[in-house]
Amino acid sequence: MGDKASNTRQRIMSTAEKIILQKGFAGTSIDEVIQQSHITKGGFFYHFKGKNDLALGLLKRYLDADDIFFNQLLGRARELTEDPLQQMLLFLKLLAEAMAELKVHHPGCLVAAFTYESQQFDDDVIQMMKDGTLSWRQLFSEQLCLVEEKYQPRFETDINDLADMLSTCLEGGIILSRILKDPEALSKQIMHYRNYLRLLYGDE
Amino acid sequence: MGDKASNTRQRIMSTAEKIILQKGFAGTSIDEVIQQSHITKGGFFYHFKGKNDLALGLLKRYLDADDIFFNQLLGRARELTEDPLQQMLLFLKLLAEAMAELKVHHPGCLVAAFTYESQQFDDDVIQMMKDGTLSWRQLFSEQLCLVEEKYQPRFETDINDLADMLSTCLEGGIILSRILKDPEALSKQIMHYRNYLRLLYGDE
DNA sequence: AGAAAAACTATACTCACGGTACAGTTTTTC
DNA sequence: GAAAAACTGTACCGTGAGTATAGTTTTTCT
Repeated sequence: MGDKASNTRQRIMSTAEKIILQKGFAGTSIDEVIQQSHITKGGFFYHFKGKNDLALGLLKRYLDADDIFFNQLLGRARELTEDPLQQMLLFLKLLAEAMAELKVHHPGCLVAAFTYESQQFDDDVIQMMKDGTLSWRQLFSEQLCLVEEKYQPRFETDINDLADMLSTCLEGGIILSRILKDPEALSKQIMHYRNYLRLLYGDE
Repeated sequence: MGDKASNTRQRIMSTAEKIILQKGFAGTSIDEVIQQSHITKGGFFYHFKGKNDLALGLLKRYLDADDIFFNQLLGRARELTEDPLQQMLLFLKLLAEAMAELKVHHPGCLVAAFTYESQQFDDDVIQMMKDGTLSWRQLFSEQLCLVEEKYQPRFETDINDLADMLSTCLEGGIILSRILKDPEALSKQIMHYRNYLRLLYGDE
């Protein structure tokens, strides 16, 4: 695929994602997407087999970008300190700051959006949502394992559940942030998760 | 409105809610709702002015039921112990247990479902979502205030944000639970929130 | 420069859905 | 037993999603 095609494809996806996060997947018409993408219907179907294929493409792109984003922040945190707990706390701080910088509320998570419309999608989309969520768990879990090698938690906890709690706070925080129209709500929730880890592993 | 009319209205709403939580609001057709409700189109429009009116009715019913549910659990917790912190912890335990009893995953939250389709709705629906969320905050916040009268938190925290964190864990936990197809995920997240409160206010 | 492949445009068609209208029928209520 | 409430049945309309396909422009490669 050449540069032009790739650009067009990206443009379509960006437009679609924006609309879908506001109107839902079923509520988003292809007509609207192509109008705002300055492309014709034929052009759209040249790039995507149909709506489900678009969903698959969007999800893949979203998960890849998210993966890069999280890894960047975690990488930065690891550069700045040696201690695994401090790394995790710093990562969460960076994450909260990044979320706070969005002056409007967070645009929304595609995975969450699709969850409440799950019957609209083929199995491959559903599977990709699950895999994506598990890869977040994996990423956070690894860091928490390093923490537990050094620090004793005050409660016995399953590391996976604790890792999942960050995803939970993100998904829940985004929703809260949107409902209340409060851009800060999300980062505040992340900071609460951070506090929890501090209390759980800290020696204060 | 007589008994029969009320029954029919409830039946329509129950059917609609079930479908909407699986397919989204825009993805749910009135035709499908009326078929599964064993009613005709005329009958549907006798009860609801249109789709937005249905959304409004569903949301009101959902929020009312939720309010009763939370208040019942909190009431039970208050009967069983005097201490505000213990009451809150017990409430969360009861809540987690109630969520665990759903052997299939949680059916989903209408507020969250509508959040990712917010542009489909009139302002009155959006407002009701916000009011509902704020009433959850109010309920949890009140109890946390009682806790703070007696216990000193280890971190300075805004009570409202901490109250919101329960909503966050619920919304996020439901999503997680659905994606992973793990009915236990939600109650585990609630228990983590509970642990956070224990560490924050506890004297261990 | 020119052929082949890629990246589109233009158009037309079908069908489902939301919503309306309304006349007739059953059921409840008083 | 009359009036009001709670429907059924049917027919209709405009919109738009999704599909298909033939034709045209642009890029790529040699």
